[in-house]
Amino acid sequence: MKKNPPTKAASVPSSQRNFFEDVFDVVRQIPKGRVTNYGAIAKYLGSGLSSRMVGWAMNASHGLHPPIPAQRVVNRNGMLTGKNHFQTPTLMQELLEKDGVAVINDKVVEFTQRYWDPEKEL
DNA sequence: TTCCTGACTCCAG
DNA sequence: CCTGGAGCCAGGA
Repeated sequence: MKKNPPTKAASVPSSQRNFFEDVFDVVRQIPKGRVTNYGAIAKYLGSGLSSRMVGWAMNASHGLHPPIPAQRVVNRNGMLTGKNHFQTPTLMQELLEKDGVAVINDKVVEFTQRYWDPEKEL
């Protein structure tokens, strides 16, 4: 297996890139009009991942050319906890509404019906 | 090196 | 029912 090279030339270590790719791949597969939560993705990818790591990966999803629909990932309550990390605080809600998901008071309306479980659907 | 923080979640009071 | 603390993994100071 590869060991970490003496130089940190690579901006992103391969091990982490794999982790990001896994998270992004799941998020990209979230159907339009559906949402999921951090814990579900973490669990789907397997043990060793925690919900916070998913959010951490989302933070790195900005500026990627295949856009990551991070707005479809909310917390377990369906609340848009990450909206403040978007380009603008209102962008997350706007993107969700564009997907056909109603958002009121920073929460996804009918979150239970909108919920998409990668373990179940994928 | 240690300590703190975080786009979370669960359990206890 | 609502609030607070602990667990979780990784990165930054």
